[in-house]
Amino acid sequence: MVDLTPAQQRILNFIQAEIQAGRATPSHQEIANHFGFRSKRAAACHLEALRKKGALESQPGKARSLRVISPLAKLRSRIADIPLFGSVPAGFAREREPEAAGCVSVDVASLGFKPTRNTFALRVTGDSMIGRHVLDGDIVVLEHGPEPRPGDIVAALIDGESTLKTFLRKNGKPYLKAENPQFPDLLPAEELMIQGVFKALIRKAKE
Amino acid sequence: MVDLTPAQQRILNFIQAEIQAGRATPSHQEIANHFGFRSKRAAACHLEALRKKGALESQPGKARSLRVISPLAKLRSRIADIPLFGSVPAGFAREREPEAAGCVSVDVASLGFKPTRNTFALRVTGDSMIGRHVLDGDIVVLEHGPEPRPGDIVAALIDGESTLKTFLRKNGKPYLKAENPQFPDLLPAEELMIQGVFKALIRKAKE
DNA sequence: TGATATACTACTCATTTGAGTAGTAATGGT
DNA sequence: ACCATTACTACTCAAATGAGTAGTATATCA
Repeated sequence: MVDLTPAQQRILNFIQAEIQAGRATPSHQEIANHFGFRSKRAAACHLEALRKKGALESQPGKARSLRVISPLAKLRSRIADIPLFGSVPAGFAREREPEAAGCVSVDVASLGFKPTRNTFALRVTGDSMIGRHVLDGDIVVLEHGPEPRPGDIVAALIDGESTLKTFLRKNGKPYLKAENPQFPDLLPAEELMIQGVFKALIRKAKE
Repeated sequence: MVDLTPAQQRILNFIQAEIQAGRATPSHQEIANHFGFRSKRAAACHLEALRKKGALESQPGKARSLRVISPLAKLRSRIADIPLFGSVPAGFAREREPEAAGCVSVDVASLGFKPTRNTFALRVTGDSMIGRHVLDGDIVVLEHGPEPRPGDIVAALIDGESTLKTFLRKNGKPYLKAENPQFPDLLPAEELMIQGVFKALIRKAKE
């Protein structure tokens, strides 16, 4: 692919920035205004060039149908928005989206599964799950609903607080193995509310 | 917020799907066509209702300027696209985007830093970094360029292959601590090419 | 029983918008 | 010297588009 001229690069950046900011794709007129062109033809010319160089795509005759073509964009998969809760209150499953404290957006391919309405995220506090390589500050993505299999990491509600535990079976009876010294090693799973099964994890490097 | 009627929900879903699929925001006419309405006014009416209920936003007079308002969308931060390499060839830094094998898209807030052109991702193979809680199959996000600090996890090029190592200093001299039995424990850092410093990690649960 | 919201059809209308014609000027390659 | 490309101005034009008027029908609620 041919290199873009500085002017073309600026216009491409502008379009990309507008889309990223959640605004509508700019029209010819808006591009002209932004760069101080007196004629919107100038913008159209640059768009033509960008299209010819393969950096842009648009459906002819359709307003604001510009699409930035980047080598990465071709590889990008669908992005899922997962609500991040500070602490999950007792009656979780009923409401759809109880006040989310944040939003975790990750593409479905990296996540490894397609999130549903029952997918949520929690920020891990404490190193109680370090034995399963889950660290303090990690964001864990959990799925509410499915029956956990033995060995799965689950989030359980204990004393009004979400805690990560390992789900196990002993003589067919489900147990939760706490890796936190504050709790006994094995807790009967029936008495506790399992909020979700571990599906994915995001970690940022400590500063 | 008032609940949406089934018809309104269908239209909202359609708009969201079109945007997610990378196509342009649908016009009134396109919505009408899709649902078989004879008049585009019907579509406009539904959009009005959705706007009134706070589920949509648009700039008046602007073509295709619809924006879906969801509680999560408000919390969503900018999404970064990071190239995922299968294996990083020797001359990395020179080209901008050498054939990426995939694309990792994560929001900047969850990532903990704003990626640059020097940010890339690798899929971890083997459990050699299990001591630092990095597992086989994890995706690590690295930043090329900055001088690593002692204790940082870095990706180094050894025998034409990227390997994760711990960066250390001994008497002021930089060393790489291999956690892989195939390599000696300490390797002089100067002789190896450090490709990037660990910044973030994404893990999917094993099936 | 009347008000209100929903869910449409069939129109009109002013703007927005992409696309195009014609022309100017500068730059760089051959 | 000639051509292609870039980078614009100043227009025109038709199609796309949002917004609106008028009207019909069917629910739901008080």
